[in-house]
Amino acid sequence: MKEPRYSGVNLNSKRRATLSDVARRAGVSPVTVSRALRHPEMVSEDLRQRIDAAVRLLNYIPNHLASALASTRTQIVGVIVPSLTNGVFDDYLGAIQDVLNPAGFQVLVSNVRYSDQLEEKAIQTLLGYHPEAIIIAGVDQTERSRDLLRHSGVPVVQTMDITDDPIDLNIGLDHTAAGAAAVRYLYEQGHRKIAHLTARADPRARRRHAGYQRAMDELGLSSEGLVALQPRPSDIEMGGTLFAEVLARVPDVSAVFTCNDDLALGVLFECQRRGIRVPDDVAVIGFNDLDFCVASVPTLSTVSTERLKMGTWAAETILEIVRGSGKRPAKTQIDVGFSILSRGSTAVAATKAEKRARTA
Amino acid sequence: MKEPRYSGVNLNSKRRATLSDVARRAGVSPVTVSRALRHPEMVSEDLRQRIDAAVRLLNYIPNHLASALASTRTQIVGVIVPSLTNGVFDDYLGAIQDVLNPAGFQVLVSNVRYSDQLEEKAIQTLLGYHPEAIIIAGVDQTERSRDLLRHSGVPVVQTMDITDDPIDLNIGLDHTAAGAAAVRYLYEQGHRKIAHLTARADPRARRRHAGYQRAMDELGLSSEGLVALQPRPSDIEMGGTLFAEVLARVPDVSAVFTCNDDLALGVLFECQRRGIRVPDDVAVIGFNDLDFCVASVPTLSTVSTERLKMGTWAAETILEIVRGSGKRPAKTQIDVGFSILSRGSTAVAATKAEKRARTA
DNA sequence: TTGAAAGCGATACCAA
DNA sequence: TTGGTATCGCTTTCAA
Repeated sequence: MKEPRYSGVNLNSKRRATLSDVARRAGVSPVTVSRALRHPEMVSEDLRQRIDAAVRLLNYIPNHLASALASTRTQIVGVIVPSLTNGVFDDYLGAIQDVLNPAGFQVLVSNVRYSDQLEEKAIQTLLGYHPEAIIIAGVDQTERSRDLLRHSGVPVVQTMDITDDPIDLNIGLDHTAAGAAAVRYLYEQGHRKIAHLTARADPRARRRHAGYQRAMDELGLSSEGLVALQPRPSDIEMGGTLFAEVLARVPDVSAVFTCNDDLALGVLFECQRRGIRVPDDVAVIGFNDLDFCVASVPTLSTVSTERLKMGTWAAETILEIVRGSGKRPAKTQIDVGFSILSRGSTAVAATKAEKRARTA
Repeated sequence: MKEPRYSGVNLNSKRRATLSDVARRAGVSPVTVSRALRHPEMVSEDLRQRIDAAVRLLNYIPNHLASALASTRTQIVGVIVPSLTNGVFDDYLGAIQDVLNPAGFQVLVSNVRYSDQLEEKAIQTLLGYHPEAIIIAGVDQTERSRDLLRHSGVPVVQTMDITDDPIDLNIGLDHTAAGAAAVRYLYEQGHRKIAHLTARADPRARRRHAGYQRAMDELGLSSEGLVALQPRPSDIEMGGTLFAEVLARVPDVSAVFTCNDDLALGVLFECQRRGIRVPDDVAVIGFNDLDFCVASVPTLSTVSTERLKMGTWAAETILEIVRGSGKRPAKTQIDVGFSILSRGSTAVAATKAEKRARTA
């Protein structure tokens, strides 16, 4: 009876071909094979062909671990994101890969699920692979995480948020300002009873909330009863739930700013259920500009952020550093800003806006 | 003028501490340090403390590449997915990580964006890291990809779909059957003019389409003008566009089965825009059971698949094999099936269903 | 253009 | 319980 078995690296039978196997097969030395693969132009036509043939015959695939160890160039960039479920990080990751992969770099993604503890562990694990750079979302790492990153000796780019005290490089936006801007936008449309819904309360959502509060204070508006907060991860359904809470307390609420688009869509659905008209009875504005914002009925106003740009800049800057033998770039911090996208869910006839402002 | 520089592995200054550095610092041999870290109980209390102190002092982080090379155990599992944008693969990836990470395995994710070519390249790259197993979504790899995977010598799990000719292990579901089941479900609700919308047309979507066609044929229904197909990647907006196409051709279409939930949600919005009532005028059923299906108005009926289970089984089976010294498990193929979730978008009063069936 | 020797940072195996 | 030695697969000098 023959037991089927695997012959992978961790097992003993039929091991994978190595550089030496190829060399033997082609009748040359291992160094020559290495050259033929990495700098074909340095090897004679004749040998190159024999080597190529041997490579194909033996299904040779270079052992990246060995080559990284020998060359002390891992060609790995570590990327840490707080979530994948969240539509926000897809574009961003895609942008990073689009820059890094063609340049021969492998991206090692670690999803830390909004947990500081997981983040610390992920950083440790990542550093074990000796990445040539690290891109990490957010600026709120624990002291230990910051220590690890600083000691790593490789460039670190913090993205998505902006800070006075970056670990190293930083590209992001001011979420407090963005939150405040959303409120002011609604104010200018004539709204006075402006609610804020927020869930998960990660650091950036908290800053948007702070921005909301600051703007309300500055505008002399009371936020009494208008804020609904939920520590659990946000989803579309929760938007409805949180809005219901606010409605119960402040039936004449006139606008809602949510910490993300999911909640905003949830509000839209909740309004539909209750026969509340958007934007006529209640205006809604979200955050992030996910795909569905332009598809929903009505279309969703939102605060748009430069996710692609943040990913691209982070990746390109890293390439520059790695290729430029480690010099820090001239620009080490960028504020990419944000913009308010005014769509159906906050559309207001001019006269109506005036009237609202008067009667408020 | 001092130029700031990085001291990462690829540069020469202040290199990261190695095992030997720690050994020197603690006054022991490198082997002892290795032991103290991997099997602390095999080292005397005294030395262990000195070593721990040195580790902390030097910020030592083991070089995973070196240890993998020496031990021929990389503790890496490669995972290939066709998309991340797609809500479908989040749960699945999460499930895989939840099993693998606690077991000390690192997951190397490769997003191949529904491209066979990228998939081939990704497999090559992945194999360069000598993963101990590979989990790949789908059963439609190119011949070259299949070759690479077979020759890799490591267990390969194909997920999400099911096939008579698996590369190795296989857990998935029959998408043709699922597509047919959706149609039959609508038929039983009394629908006769059943449309199908499909985009991207990846292999699994194509099978669902084939299932639709088969069921329509078997039920003696014509699909003339009822199918709208779009090769571009699907999104919510496109659901509306495709439905509009069908409406133009078959104004009295009574039900829509879409190849995924995004399109279904798009149909919902399009209906809202046109004042078409769902489910009264048109019934809608999607595929995948993404989060928003329970949040929308009306809630979306859909075909639910066992994404979590597929990820979990794949990961657990791999652990079993790797730990069980390479023996293939007893079960090498699982059909996880699917289920029809009947929600608001297909709700029908019994009498109405009968009437429909009669007048059709 | 090609090859020999040394070494990357760790572990396995065998002695002490 | 501790350490010496060979080795993992490849690249980097440096010589031929």
